[in-house]
Amino acid sequence: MELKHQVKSSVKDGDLIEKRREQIIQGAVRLFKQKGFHRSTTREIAKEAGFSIGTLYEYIRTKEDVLYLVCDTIYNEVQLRLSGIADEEATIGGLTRAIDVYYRLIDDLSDEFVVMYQESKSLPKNALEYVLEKERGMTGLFETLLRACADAGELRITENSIGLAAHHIVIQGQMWAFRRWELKQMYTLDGYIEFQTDQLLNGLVKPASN
Amino acid sequence: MELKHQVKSSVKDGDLIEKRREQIIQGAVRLFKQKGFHRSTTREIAKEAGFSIGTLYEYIRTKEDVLYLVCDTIYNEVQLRLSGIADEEATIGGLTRAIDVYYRLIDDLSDEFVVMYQESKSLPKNALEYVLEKERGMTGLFETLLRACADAGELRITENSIGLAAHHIVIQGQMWAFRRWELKQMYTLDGYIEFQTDQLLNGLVKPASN
Amino acid sequence: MELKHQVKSSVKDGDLIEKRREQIIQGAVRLFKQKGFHRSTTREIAKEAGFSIGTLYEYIRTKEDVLYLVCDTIYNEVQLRLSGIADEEATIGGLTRAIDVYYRLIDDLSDEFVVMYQESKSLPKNALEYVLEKERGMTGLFETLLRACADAGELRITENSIGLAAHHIVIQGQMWAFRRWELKQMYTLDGYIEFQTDQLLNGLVKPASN
Amino acid sequence: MELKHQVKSSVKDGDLIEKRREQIIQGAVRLFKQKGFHRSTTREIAKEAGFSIGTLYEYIRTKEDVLYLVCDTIYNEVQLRLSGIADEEATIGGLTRAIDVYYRLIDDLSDEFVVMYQESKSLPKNALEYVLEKERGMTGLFETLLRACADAGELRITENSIGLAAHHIVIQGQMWAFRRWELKQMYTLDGYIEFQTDQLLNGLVKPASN
DNA sequence: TATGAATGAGATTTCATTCAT
DNA sequence: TATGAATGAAATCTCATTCAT
Repeated sequence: MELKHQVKSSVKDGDLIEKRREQIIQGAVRLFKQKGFHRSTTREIAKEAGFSIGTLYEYIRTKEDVLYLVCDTIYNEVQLRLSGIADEEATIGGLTRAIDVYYRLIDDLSDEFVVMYQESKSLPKNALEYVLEKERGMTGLFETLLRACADAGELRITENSIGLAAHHIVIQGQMWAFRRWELKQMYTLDGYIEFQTDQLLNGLVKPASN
Repeated sequence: MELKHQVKSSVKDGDLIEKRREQIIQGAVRLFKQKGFHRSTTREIAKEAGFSIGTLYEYIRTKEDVLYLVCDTIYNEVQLRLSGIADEEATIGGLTRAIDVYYRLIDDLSDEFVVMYQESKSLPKNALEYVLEKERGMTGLFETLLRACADAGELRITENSIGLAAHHIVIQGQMWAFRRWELKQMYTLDGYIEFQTDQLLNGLVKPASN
Repeated sequence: MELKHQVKSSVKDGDLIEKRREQIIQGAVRLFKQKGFHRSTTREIAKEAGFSIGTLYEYIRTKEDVLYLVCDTIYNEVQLRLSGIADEEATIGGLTRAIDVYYRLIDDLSDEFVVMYQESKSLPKNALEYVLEKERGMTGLFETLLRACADAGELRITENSIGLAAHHIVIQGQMWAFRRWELKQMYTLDGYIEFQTDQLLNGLVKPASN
Repeated sequence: MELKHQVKSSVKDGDLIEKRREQIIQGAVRLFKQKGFHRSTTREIAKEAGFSIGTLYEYIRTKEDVLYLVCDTIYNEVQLRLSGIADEEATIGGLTRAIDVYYRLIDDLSDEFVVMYQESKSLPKNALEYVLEKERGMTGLFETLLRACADAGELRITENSIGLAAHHIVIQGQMWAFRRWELKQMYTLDGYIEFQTDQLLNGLVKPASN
């Protein structure tokens, strides 16, 4: 199910695979950030990872596998960190906490996110599908939470707007990843989270307070 | 000043240059949308434009020039269409009309915008700088208008928030370009414009209506 | 139907393709004779053909295509030269002439034959099938002629033996190609042809003369 | 003198060397039959032999050594089985028995023979020389026997034809190895041996019976 | 002895760019 | 101006061989 398991390695030692792939991913992200996927050569990836081109190819089959691994890492981390969100209580407070967790996650992995969004078009169809699926999943998490809040009477929001609001949250997260440097001149992460949360709740809660 | 004039051509006839470059740009956008800049070869670009590889190189110097031209087209159009915005009156109505013009522009050129945003990283430094500069200019247009509205007492918005609000407008435009297909399941362009405008004014005008 | 037409070229000028492929084939045969297909690099093939590696790849898609071309050349020549055989009269004289044509053909193209037989295993399945098919066709030509002679009462040979006799002719041709250098110490081409023809007819005609 | 002794091993235990090399040869022949020498990797050879790549290299120095070993096996077996031929009596009966032994040997080791003949070109010069030498030796065995028969008045054959006749025997053996599958549709091994023997004696003995 | 991870030279192939026609 | 064949630097990927464990 995970992309990682579709990337075949000719090395047998599972722990070593884990370790080397970690090196590959870190090196690749560093490189891709700087030059993008296409401008980075496999030799550079290997060097950045700290070993030879031959060794690189013991742990991947093709250059695209490196993108798989990068994407996979991100989603594993996302999965891990957001797993708590689904269990949040259906209150304004729960929603606020969920948004907070999500934006901090983006901030921590912003390099990886940028790389993934910029390069995912280079993935072969099935892998691209997987990435989009994962992203729909992320949006879905927030939709579920918003709907729960609506059902609990915490938010007045039409079913129609739920999708858009969830989208909005996700997009504003991307915005932070992509435009961090500009935004940081205006806002701290905390400030940005607060602003976005207010913005969202203003739009959604206000009508409820009528 | 325009990028176009930095792209040297060995052909003398200005009208012909204009015509051929139009063909190049249209072909390239069609191609880049589908396969991205790096996956598209100059041969394919030439074919898509309707002439030979030799002819292509009569009108550009390097493959990157094609990206320049694409970006340049967008900004020429943006310039043209948004030129009226700067002269809009400093009222809520003026701001609303400006946003409307901007979002419709994005909708018309969404393919070009997507290509530009996805591939601009592939531009060499100075060209990237130019693109970013242009974009800052776009944001600047809205900042100016917002500030004028604030000065005119139409909006209660702190100087600090002006930048972010302008950013917000621009980003939501990008969102429409990038996620058109999903968003169109929920909103018409008109609906989206209305929603985003409300969203923005809710955040900004409301305090003013206190 | 011909393999040649399955080898795609990005060059449009048909005559040029013909000319360049002729160069490729000649260079390749020279090289393969000496080092075999696998030991020869595409760079060497290009150099031997008299142009750059890039140009080589304008006329073929893959290294295997070179083998296709070599095999195709041989069979075109075989086709051309043996086309007369099918029309030979069903007499001992006709059979003798056919064998003569065939063995002289082998002698002329012996380098190419050796290369083809040694390397055909390296062809992908469908191309290998094509080569085998062509070879069965060659055997078939002699079978047809032998059967015609038998029907005409010129030879006393059972249907069962026809296949083997045809095989025998073909194999002895291969023997001349593969072991020319040793055999030439004992026989001239003329002598060899005479010997093999006698050998065959001794086995087949003798009973008829009973 | 044997090739085997030129293949250096870093393992000391002679029996183990013997055993491992047996595994290597069997695995290699199986593999080479299917994919040829060049298409087979040392990793695959090791796997097919039943141990690791590291272990493989304890028993050989280079990949070509594997071919040496295969060729060597064949010639050891040939040596063993044909040792009796040299002592055969100089009669038609003795010659017939020798041919019988030889063709059955080919049938038993036909995979190995095919591999050897197909791949021997890949051997380095000195090893190729060795293989050719061995083969000349095989032809020589039959030459000796044929000459003895001629001297004993059993065959009327010119000195000149002896070489060719011996060649003929050897080649027809190769033919059985290479074209077994087609030939088996027409002949059993016994039938083929009988046919070839008759063919040969028809050509050689008949004149004597004039 | 046995293992298999690491290595890097070298192979195939692509493609932006040039230039003669 | 338009064409497209030619070029070769550079990219991806393979695999025989080594060596530490």
